[in-house]
Amino acid sequence: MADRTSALGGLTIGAVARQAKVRTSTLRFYESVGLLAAPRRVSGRRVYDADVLDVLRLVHLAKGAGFTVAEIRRLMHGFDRATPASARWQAMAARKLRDVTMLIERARGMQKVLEALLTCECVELADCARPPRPATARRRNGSNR
Amino acid sequence: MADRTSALGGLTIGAVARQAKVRTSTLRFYESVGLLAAPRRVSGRRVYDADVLDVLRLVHLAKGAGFTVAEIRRLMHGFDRATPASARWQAMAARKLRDVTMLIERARGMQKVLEALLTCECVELADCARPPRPATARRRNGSNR
DNA sequence: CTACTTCTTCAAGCACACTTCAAGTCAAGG
DNA sequence: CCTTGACTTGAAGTGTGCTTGAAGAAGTAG
Repeated sequence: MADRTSALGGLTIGAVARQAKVRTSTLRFYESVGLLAAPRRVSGRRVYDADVLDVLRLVHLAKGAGFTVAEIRRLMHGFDRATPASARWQAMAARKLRDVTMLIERARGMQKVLEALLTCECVELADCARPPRPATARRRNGSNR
Repeated sequence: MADRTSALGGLTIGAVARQAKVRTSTLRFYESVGLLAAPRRVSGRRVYDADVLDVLRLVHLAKGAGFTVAEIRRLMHGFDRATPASARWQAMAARKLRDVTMLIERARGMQKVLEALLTCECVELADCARPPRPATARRRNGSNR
């Protein structure tokens, strides 16, 4: 008996926050950056329709896929209205997929460096990093950035 | 005939920056946070010995392995001086390896979401995100944070 | 009515790794 | 002497995604 439609015909910000498992501050922040439309107000307070929860799920999905707030905003309403939603997502998803794949490659590079570190026997720290030893023997290094 | 030892018996900050491929501001920043020892000065200006380049390679290596500046500082001189360098690195490398592995797993989750997005046919954006459709048919979702 | 909770706004803060800026100093070349 | 270019400092700015705080208004329970 907590969050019933609250005799306002909608949900308070607190109710939405509980159901979507975010903080109220997050909801206000999303509104301020255009991820959420400004809901109607009843004596100053936000009153949401239940479908805001769908939007929040969408945002969560997009965040999980690695999109930034700016990108999510573009996904949601930065496009030609005639283009079907799936096409919008797919175009950006393809680009993001490349980014994520590169991220994974970089992380794999880190793993290699770390694994090398785990088996190295340098006594001086600097020994681990010195590559300009032409052809003596061991050498291990990753790169980044 | 650019960066010869500059008649100072050392390298200027500009020379070090060029050779290490970082900006001078980065070198000052590293010094300010304790990654680089303060070099001697000649009329106020920093004059570095060539071995600063080894230290910078080390920093680069550590950054490449995903260590933060604070961690690199600890790696370099936050430890018992008696402990051999390799042991210091290894202890922290083991922890960081776990972090990186988790990062990769999260990124894989993102890939899955993105691949699903690429093959989805939703017309309404919200359709992509709605899981509360009990047992109808398709369903795809990743999670994060 | 009182107390308590929830809500409001707006500014500032956090973490991270630097970069940029302003205002000046200093050495070398012409 | 003057110009040029590299250097000095500390403070503030950048980007990302929120959180926190202050100060006050409005709602709800008893």
